[in-house]
Amino acid sequence: MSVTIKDIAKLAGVSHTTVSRALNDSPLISMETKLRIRAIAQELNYTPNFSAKSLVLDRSYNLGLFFTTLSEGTSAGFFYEAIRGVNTVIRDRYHLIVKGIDDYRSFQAITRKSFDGIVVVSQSRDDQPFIDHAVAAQIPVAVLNREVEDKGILNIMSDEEQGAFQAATYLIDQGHRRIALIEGRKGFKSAQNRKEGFLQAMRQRGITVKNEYLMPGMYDLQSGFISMKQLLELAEPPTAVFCCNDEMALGAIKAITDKGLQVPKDLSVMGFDDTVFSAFVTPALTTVRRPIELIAREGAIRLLTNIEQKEQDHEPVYLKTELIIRDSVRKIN
Amino acid sequence: MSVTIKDIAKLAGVSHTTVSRALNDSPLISMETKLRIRAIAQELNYTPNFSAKSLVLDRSYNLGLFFTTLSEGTSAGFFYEAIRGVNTVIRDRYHLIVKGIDDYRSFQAITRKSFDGIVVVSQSRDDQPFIDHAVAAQIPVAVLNREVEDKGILNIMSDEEQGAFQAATYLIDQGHRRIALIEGRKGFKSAQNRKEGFLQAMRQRGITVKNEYLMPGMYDLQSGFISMKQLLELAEPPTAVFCCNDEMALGAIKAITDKGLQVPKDLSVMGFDDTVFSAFVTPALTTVRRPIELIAREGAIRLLTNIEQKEQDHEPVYLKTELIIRDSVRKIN
DNA sequence: CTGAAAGCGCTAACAG
DNA sequence: CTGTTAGCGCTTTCAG
Repeated sequence: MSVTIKDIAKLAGVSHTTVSRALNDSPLISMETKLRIRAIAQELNYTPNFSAKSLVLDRSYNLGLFFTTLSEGTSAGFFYEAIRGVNTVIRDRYHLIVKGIDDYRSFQAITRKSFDGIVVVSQSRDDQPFIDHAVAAQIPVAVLNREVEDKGILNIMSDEEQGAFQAATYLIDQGHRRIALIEGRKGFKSAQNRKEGFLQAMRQRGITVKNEYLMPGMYDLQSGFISMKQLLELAEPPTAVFCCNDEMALGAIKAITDKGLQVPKDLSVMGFDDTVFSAFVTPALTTVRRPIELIAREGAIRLLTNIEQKEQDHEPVYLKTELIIRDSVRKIN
Repeated sequence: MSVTIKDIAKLAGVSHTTVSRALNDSPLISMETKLRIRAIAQELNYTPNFSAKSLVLDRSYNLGLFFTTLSEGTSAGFFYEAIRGVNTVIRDRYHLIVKGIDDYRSFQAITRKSFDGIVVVSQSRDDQPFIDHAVAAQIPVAVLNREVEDKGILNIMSDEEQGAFQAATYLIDQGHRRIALIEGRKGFKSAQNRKEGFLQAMRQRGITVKNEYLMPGMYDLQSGFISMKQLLELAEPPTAVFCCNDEMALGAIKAITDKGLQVPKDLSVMGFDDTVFSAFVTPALTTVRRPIELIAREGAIRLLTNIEQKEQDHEPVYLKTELIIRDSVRKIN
């Protein structure tokens, strides 16, 4: 089988304890023997058995990255950036385990023994039972992207309400008054926040939003397309539409051009997220950037210090969104 | 601490050995005691300690999913589909560990002890040392997406050459003769295959491709944009462009419209991959679908039977690509 | 059908 | 500074 510390011990003429200590750089061992033992380990191509370490140290070297779901409602870009963000900080220090919360029928297997820490990229308040379970199981948790009531757990997100407020204000500043909203997926907190920011901007500027301008959406292309189509059939269609994410904005643009109209000449469209392709579609999308990768990185960093130093500093962190002005909105008189 | 089989044993008045057997459904135990023990386990909310199991069973319950890189050159959609594909088959039977090969400076830690199996989504022949290492370490491996010489290891991919051939043939059938190519990222086998399929179609139809029609690319939007810009400055620009992936095709379309021209009226564009947004951009992209999710699923299934039943059936599998006709190519006389 | 004992590879008192 | 011993939680002979 593979080589163990006992093999090394035999060759070095010491006890396996000494080998263990030498390899873990214990101050109890003389430099001389340390070097000798390490040389032998190197030679034999020794790799520690992590199962054994885990068993005795009570650490798994696993870091969980959980999404609400891997099946639907999670955009590919979002997913990608989150994984990248976390991965750049853990590199090969931990195993990054990616899962959908809905992969589990029972959370029994989610224990402190199998996860040293968990990052939850939360898109829905349906995730709460999972988060509660993790906390109850004493696993250090960082919740990203969605605000969570429970004070005392790491919580990093972007200020989405402010982002939507920023977007809506921009549309108003461009002279628009008949502004429609295509909402995010029902039950997602982000959908609610964005809608709130939008409405707040309208209220602040004294603009009343007709009920028929408030359209449902699912965060996917399809739903943006369908809702836009309906808006176009209104007796008095809007002059601008704020879509709660970029994918729906693309769907909306498609619906508009299908009808023989042009963006932004006949109708202005805004998105939210600034996904990778948003800059390259035609017209390039005016949108709001949510710093997912940054959020993920920040969350991972804090979680690790938490795990490794047992710290407990837990103020919610809001990272700022940024207005990205491109070509899909035009100024009207 | 958490509950162990010994706790259960005590409560049930049996030895921990019996508990272990009962929980693992050993035929040596009477139905009666099995039921009794399981009830108690349930009651105590027992979860096995996987580190301990791993140590004695010599299995880690980890399945590695390795990409060439998580940093660049991997499109978000590709990534997403691959993870989904694998995840749907493993669910909670294994831990899915997602990593970039370039996260590792040394492959020392990649051992049979820490991975029961590895899926490599390979995009470059630079992955070969990693694959060789895994094979040498006796880890069951499935290589997806790229053909691999080593017979005897699982290998699933799409037939990209055929896909590109299909695409090019389609362009020719639509009457195009001045056809340009924007290539994929250098060093990626897929880039080579797609180019080959393209050239073969040209050869078969007796069309010579000017050197100035062969443009470099990096599989990202930027490079599609730049290369297209250059093509437009040619004395005799092409009437159609085949881009080696959809992202570059979007970049190309952007370059064309920036110049005041229209797709497909003035110039036809084809992509490759059929990423999620391809259907919704304007014009909707004519492209070739590569069944990544299917490939990933198929790879995972075969890998698992391999792990669990020690089978050894290893013919390379090619899954068919599909021509997706939309609106970005027009017929010319 | 059940139990006693050994051991997987490693770390951590405790004793020198 | 080094070694002896025990034990993490589990499975697996081997004996009843």
